[in-house]
Amino acid sequence: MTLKWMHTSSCAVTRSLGVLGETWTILIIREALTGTTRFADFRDALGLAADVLSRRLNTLVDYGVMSKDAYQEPGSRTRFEYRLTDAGRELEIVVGALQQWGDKHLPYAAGPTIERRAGRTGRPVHVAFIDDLGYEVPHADVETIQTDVYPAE
Amino acid sequence: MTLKWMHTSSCAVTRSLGVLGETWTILIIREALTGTTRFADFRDALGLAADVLSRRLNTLVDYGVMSKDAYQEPGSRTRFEYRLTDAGRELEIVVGALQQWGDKHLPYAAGPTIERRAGRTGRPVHVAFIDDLGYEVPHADVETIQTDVYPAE
DNA sequence: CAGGCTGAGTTTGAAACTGAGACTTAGATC
DNA sequence: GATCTAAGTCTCAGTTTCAAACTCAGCCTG
Repeated sequence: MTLKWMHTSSCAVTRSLGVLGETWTILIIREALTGTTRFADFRDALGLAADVLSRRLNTLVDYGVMSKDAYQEPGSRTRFEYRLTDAGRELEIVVGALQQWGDKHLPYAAGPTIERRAGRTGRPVHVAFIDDLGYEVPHADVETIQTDVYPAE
Repeated sequence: MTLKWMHTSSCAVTRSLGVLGETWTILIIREALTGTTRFADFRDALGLAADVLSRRLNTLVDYGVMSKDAYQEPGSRTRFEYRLTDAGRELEIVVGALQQWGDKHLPYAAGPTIERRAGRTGRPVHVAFIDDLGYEVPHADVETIQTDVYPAE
């Protein structure tokens, strides 16, 4: 899966997963959010096969999540850097939600290895549901309403 | 991938994806959040192969995201229902974040097919970063700080 | 300028996973 | 006893991943 039909689904979750749902993709984005831009750095940090990394980066570029630009360091030939676009940077909330859930429900490591703070105030931030007035809504009080049937094909 | 090493990673995102990162899993959870509990209903709604659904549901039960309980309707034999645990229900924020991102960056369908509201006030809710005082922090102001190196294996 | 180094891939072949349909199982119903 | 249904399991062909080897282009060294 993770193919054609997902990109044209009427369900936004399905469309997102059509772009992000392949193995490694979200880890690549997590890595990019910490500043990684080069092919070899992604490969070394994640330990995935180069062919898979190549395909994933190209898919992300195709869907506007990352950009691929040539750059040249003095004394080196032209290379490429992969950077998150604005759309890609907005995935931080998805990565943050996954991290928060893992920290709470899959406890294992000594502690969190990624932290998030507001740049201006330096205060720690977390991911939450808020209503249109800006008040946090406890997840137990959030109701999901399906407004249309999702077609199987 | 999506195997052993992910479950023991020091990165919470990786551990989460070890449970949720296989194909179909998040769609199964989206479906469960709308109230689906039966094997055949998941299969019909998602259109996935029965063997994959069986494996995914069992994985989710194994990791405490869903429970599998016998129930009996009058005039029928015992069957099983799969329900989200508290941990599973907290994935609503992950699904919500994916939906929001898809709605914004992968526009396609006539409109959203899932909506979320606060049960008590009925107000529409969305997913956001908030700081420890409860104020929303715009995603552009959120900084990611990696506090430990993620080991490749 | 021959040879080596490095980043960024591509190629290759074995292993693992997925999809679709056939088959199984256990009660309920005819 | 034969049939129906939900919930799976089995089988096998096709796809995807993994790991290692290989390619390619420019830079650097002797």
